Amino acid sequence: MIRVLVVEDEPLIAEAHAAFTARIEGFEVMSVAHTAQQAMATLRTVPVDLILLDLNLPDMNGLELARALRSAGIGTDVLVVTSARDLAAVRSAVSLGVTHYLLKPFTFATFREKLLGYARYRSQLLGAGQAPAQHEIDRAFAALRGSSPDSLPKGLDQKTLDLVLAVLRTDLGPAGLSAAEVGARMGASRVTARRYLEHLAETGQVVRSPRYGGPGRPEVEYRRV
Amino acid sequence: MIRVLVVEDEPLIAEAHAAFTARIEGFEVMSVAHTAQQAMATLRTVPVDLILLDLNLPDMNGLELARALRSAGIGTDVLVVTSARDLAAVRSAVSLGVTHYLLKPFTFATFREKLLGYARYRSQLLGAGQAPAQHEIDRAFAALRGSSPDSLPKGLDQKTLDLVLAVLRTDLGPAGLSAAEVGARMGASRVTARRYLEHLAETGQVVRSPRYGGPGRPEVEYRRV
DNA sequence: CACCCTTGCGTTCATTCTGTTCACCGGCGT
DNA sequence: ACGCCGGTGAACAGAATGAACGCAAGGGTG
Repeated sequence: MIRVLVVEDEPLIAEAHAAFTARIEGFEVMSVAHTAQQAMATLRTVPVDLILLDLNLPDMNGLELARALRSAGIGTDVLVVTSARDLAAVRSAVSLGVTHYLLKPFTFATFREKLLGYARYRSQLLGAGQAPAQHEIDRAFAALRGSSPDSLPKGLDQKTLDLVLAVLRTDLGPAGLSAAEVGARMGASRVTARRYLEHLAETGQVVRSPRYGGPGRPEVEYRRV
Repeated sequence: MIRVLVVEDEPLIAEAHAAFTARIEGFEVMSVAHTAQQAMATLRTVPVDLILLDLNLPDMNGLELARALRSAGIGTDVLVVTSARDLAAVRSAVSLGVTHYLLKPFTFATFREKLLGYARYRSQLLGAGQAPAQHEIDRAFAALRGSSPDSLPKGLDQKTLDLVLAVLRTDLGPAGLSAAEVGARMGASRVTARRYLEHLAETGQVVRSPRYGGPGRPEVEYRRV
């Protein structure tokens, strides 16, 4: 059993994270803390293997808490859960040894993937014996950070999706692009481009709006948000 | 350019590490320190992105040095290079955010792989923009901890791998080759060619991209980088 | 306002390649 | 001799694409 401490100021969200964690086999929630102070106090009395850490705490930034833990020689593993899409925070987190960095909001599948990745890392390292060889260490590292199959719906391919996004990014003006235009620029058909654009629209990464003007049915144009 | 500080007490070995590093494109050695004290002093005056850290230092354990750096709020990335096959040390290192843990002695290929993995992580994160999305963070994490091609995975043969590489090298134009084409040119089946091409893709020696066109499912073409 | 004309949308379905499984084959150690 | 293990390819299920097609949604015209 991997013992988990949830650190999150918002009580409702904290409950949700705890419930999510409890649903995953091999994990148990030991306690929930709403402030950095509480978290520190809890860690002194309760054995914990993994901390689910929100960065936005009332009394201290989550990264400060992580740094304080390391200074105190506490090596408990940390998984950052935050809504801060901040590049500098990601880099700091990595340098402080967080196992993963998860952006809110997330689906249960994504959350589960990260926790299971950590569980794999743990079991591989424990199974490696006292004097692990290079390839065993490598495997453990790979398990920890290994690919997350952010399962796309059937019929969609990650590489093609990347291409569509690349085309949308290189688009300059405020005007969007129609499905036919995107298809032409990426070397695929309108049908294919449309499939991916509709997916992006449903997941909120792109907006659709009609483009009137000439004769005939209006075109639909897609624009990044 | 990624600026590197080599920390290693044995002068000969330190020189070797510095020379290895200098041979890798995109890296430059800023300085060499033989003690933890020297390393700390150097870091105060010289800008450094990555520290190659030996754990066995005369005045302090390498992990202590790492912890001291974190306490001081210094987020410089660290790659541990040591002969200590110690499970506890590996776990501590991970919790302190080291990017890799490399056992001595190692071949240049292994060393190079770890540094290139770090370079990939860095460029992906920098290329992601100021507000990275979850999948971009995931890719960066995966790049950081991804591959270890020193020992070939089971099911792969060095001779066959050489053949695949030879075929890819003789390919002239900017267009890549599909798995079926590579298989035909090397006198093997598509399945076998694909196995090796996928391995090369995972280790970053080859890139995959979809090739659209006629009706039917798109081909994936492989191209050397 | 009713009608037609134009043009792109949205969907279906044949097509082609992918990714995986599993039986085979040859070599090596017991 | 025998079994085992590492590497290969035939066969298969299904995944991703684009051609074709009927319909939807505007503008133009009387």
